Amino acid sequence: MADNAVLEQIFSSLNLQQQVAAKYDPDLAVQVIAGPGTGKTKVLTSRVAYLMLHHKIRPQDIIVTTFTNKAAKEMIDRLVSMLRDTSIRVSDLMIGTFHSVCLRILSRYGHRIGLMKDWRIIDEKEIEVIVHNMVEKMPDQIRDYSLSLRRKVNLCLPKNGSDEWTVSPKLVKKQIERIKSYALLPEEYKGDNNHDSALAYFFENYQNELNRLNALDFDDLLMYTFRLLTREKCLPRIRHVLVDEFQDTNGIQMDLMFLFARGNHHLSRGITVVGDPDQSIYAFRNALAYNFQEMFRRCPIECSSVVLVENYRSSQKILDTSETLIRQQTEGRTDRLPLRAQYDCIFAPVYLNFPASFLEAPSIVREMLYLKSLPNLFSYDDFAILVRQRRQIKKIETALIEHRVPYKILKGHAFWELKETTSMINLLKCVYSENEKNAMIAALQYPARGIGPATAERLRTIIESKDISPFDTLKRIREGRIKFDMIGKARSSLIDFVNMIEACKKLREAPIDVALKEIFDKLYESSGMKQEYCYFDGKKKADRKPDSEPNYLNPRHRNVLVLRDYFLGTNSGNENGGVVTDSVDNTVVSGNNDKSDPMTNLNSVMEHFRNFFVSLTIYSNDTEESEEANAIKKQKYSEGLVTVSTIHGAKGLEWPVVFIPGCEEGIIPSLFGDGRSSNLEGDDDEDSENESDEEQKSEKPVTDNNSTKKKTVVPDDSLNEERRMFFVAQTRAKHLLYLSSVTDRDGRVPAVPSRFLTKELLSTMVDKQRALESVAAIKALYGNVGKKWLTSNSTFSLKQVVDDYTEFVENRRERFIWAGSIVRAMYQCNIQRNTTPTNLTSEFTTAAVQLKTGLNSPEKIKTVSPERYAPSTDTRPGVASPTKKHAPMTSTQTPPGSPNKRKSFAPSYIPSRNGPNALGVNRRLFAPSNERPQLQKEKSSPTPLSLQGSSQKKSSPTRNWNMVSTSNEGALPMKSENSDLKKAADPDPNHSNEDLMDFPASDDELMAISDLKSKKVSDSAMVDRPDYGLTAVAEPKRPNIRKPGRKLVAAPIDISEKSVSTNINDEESQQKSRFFVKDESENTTAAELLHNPDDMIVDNRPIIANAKTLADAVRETSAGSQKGRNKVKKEPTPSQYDIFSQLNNAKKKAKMNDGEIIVID
DNA sequence: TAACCTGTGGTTTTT
DNA sequence: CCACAGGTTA
Repeated sequence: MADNAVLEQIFSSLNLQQQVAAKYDPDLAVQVIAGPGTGKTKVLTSRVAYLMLHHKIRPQDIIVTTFTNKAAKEMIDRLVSMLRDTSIRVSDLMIGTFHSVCLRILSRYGHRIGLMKDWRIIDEKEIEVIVHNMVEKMPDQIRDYSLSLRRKVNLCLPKNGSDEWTVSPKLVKKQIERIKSYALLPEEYKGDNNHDSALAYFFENYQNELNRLNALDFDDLLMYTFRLLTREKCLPRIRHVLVDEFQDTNGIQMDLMFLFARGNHHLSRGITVVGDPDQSIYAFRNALAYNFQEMFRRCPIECSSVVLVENYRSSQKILDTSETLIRQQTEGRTDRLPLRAQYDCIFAPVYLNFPASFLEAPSIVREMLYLKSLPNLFSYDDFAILVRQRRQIKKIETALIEHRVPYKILKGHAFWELKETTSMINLLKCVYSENEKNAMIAALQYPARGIGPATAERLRTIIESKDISPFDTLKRIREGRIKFDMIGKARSSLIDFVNMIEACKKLREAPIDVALKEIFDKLYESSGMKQEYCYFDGKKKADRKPDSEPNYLNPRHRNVLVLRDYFLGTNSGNENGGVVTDSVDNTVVSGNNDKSDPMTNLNSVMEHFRNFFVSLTIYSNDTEESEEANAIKKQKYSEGLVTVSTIHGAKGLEWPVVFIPGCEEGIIPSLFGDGRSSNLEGDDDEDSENESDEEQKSEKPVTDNNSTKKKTVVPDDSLNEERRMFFVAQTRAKHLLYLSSVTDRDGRVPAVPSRFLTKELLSTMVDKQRALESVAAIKALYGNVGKKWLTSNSTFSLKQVVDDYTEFVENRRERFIWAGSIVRAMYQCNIQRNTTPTNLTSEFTTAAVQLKTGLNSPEKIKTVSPERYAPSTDTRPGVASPTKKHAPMTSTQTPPGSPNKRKSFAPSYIPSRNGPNALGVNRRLFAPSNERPQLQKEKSSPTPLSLQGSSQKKSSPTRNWNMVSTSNEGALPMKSENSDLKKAADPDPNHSNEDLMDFPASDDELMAISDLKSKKVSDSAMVDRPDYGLTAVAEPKRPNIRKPGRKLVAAPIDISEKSVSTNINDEESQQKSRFFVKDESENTTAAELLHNPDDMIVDNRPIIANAKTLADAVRETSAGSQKGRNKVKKEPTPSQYDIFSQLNNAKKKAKMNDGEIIVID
């Protein structure tokens, strides 16, 4: 029959292990241990298809949970295409995150556990407010308790700087979440004889507050479903439950899994879980990787496991590295068979160490450019830069912008967290309910109408003191029936606000489609937000004229419109919101709409509101707005977009080329326990608050004060989690992988490479990208990637790339070399060709087109716009000669026609100090990265230690592990005696890493450096202006730049990244002087500079590209005009001239983008 | 002048 | 989402 044929086809693309997994007995339980790239999703979907086609299980009797809604959607898509020739209705499957599945169940059966109709889901923001308030208002005895020794859980953190400890709302929230992840109710928690009274108090109050709001929080969805299902068999027909990303489930989720799977039976049955313990990176959210073991223990029926080891993603070399990494953990990890790649690749992962932090991001981008330049090989889509911490993104973003690389940031700001979105939603909540105290208070404060935090706080108190509903309280204040002091402006704002809400409440009775539109629009207008966004936003106060042309292009305005569409469409045009809506409003609204009956209208409008709020919280993370926007961008950026993402955000994704910067202590791993990472003199801790239960010395003191555990004791796993994160990051790469670290992080603190970069791990890597080393290597790379090098290309020479790249590396990656020349700015460069082209027509970069120049030849550019873009002499061809690489000091000379000679900028005294003699030739420097001894150039002995974990956990039947595995059941856990490995796992960075660090400066060097520093200070005192200009102008000679033996650490005297980087890029200082001249007359702001129409002429995007330079220029200017009499107070605050604020401004101004995806073209 | 409002630049990961 | 600076109001 047809179904069988379809099945045949599905299974034909599975390997043996995958088939075993997919066809496993549907009534039993099976774990699929699916390492990275092993086809996890494929197995899952195939199994679902198998259950339905072969075992004839109805789709509605299967539950599939995924980690994200996006994953759910993808799975649906795959199933639909898989089963398109069958009669199966994929839409009948119950598929979604645990949260959305629970939501559906609760909407239908919630009343059975006394859930009132019309509950809604509270959002994260609101929770924060509630907890915050709770903490503020707690009775003294609770505060005393939580500071006392009697406490069981630490809820306190030291107040900023001082040693005073206060209760931290964040920790309280976290602990509450923790309790909830074990499905405990307040009473139950209090019943636990090891409970913490303060926490119990908070927990109880918090739950009460939610009850009063008739709201559930995220965890409540699971909690209430849990309670429901333990009492009643609501899902009697369920026959199989599948859980994706099982390593990220927490306690209550596993409980739910068993409950779902109980169906009509006494015991659970029919369970498939898929996941990888090594990729568990959500412990901070109470996920329990040991749920794999726990499941064995608790499963009432036979439970087996299948291990997938065929990796279809990465090259063997990448797997070697990542496997070595993950095996560093010898305790508490169940070792699995090593993954097998489908192909080898001669290019091992590259590890680069940079001596100074400002080198890292640009170097990565340049490296990327070389790879990208290879014709017909990569698109920008093929690159990803994965970071551990968000803050790392800034630098990378800057470098990308400077190199004009289009990029997107994954999960930048969620659309739903934008202030325009949240405030509109707040307003809607006010219309929806009388009781939305928090929404009302928030809405009153933004947009600014004279009611600020102080008034809001007093309002809150008075609202809470009354027995009537919050909105009634406001009304009575409006009418003067409740006395409330406020200044006139505030009072009238409040009156307006109440009137507005009342008017909107009236509108609810109109026919639904009219009502929704009118309410939304009225709120948007009357609240003043429309005014704000269309007329004011982004303008200075002086420029604000209400009668001027409205700016409908304002991104915030546009976002509001997007929200409006979403709001209006929630209930009707479902499709993507459909999962929620059609189940939530089961039978309540749908069919009968007697348009004339206001009651019906009111009901349906209210229902719509509720569905809207519900869908918000559940779906807030997928990219609603970008759908259409994305498509446009895709078109616009035909070469793709580089992805920048956190490691968490990258889970489940893959790219041909992956960069992981920041492989340093404090970043990977980031240990959060207490601000300082255990860098230098080790011995961190000392805050040992938790005199109670700590089985063993744990690395991080605060984060894990667990005593609420009721099941297994959780060992401190944070370091291992960091390692797993590193593992996840590495395994995203298909062909090429780069790790990098920096050994001088922004000056003061010498950073240390990550403790995970052990000798052994480094031995799997190389220090230079071999793929770009020779023409033959490049061709091999083409082969690996599966693309063809077209020899017919006459404008591109591989040989040239090899030469350029070689020079680039020899120059310590500080400059981008193209066609034999230094490229000072990317708009001078077209990486699509590197030989003299025969015809000059198409294919320029946009910028080149703008410049109306035919070529990537700097010379041409110079003639086009000499004083603007090529002021320096050395942009001529032939500059490749190393002696000419450094702009002579004349680079600071002003361009012709600019009369400026501002003294404060005078460079003359600098060379004497900072120039060749001061810094240069004699100085011994840090060992450059490519000479670091610990890095073996060749992989010496590839024999991967066949180490097996020592991890028979008492309770976990490891014998089951691998049971069904169809291949080499050889490697079972056994003890390892390997000392190298032991060392590798040594958590003490000072120990295990001492041989990894770059050579520190010798004592005399340090002396010299500090000498210079103090000297610099006195120098600048003499010219009575702050010193940043000095180093900015200084061009430290870089002697011997091509001799590998003598490497120079970039300007160790200078701590500031900005100034150093201006040292590096001479063209920047030239530009600087240019702008400096230009705006001498005025004390100009960067924003104004950025708006200078002149700049717009040459290139339609200088705003972005030059933002950094401009910011520097402005800084110079106002620093300079701050002549003499240093009014220190008036000195520009560093923040004001911070590059990134300028960048942000620039982005806003240029309205390039906002929200989730930021694209620079 | 004191209180308060407003704006602006800093933060681990997220369903 | 906290802290600080600068403006506004009573």
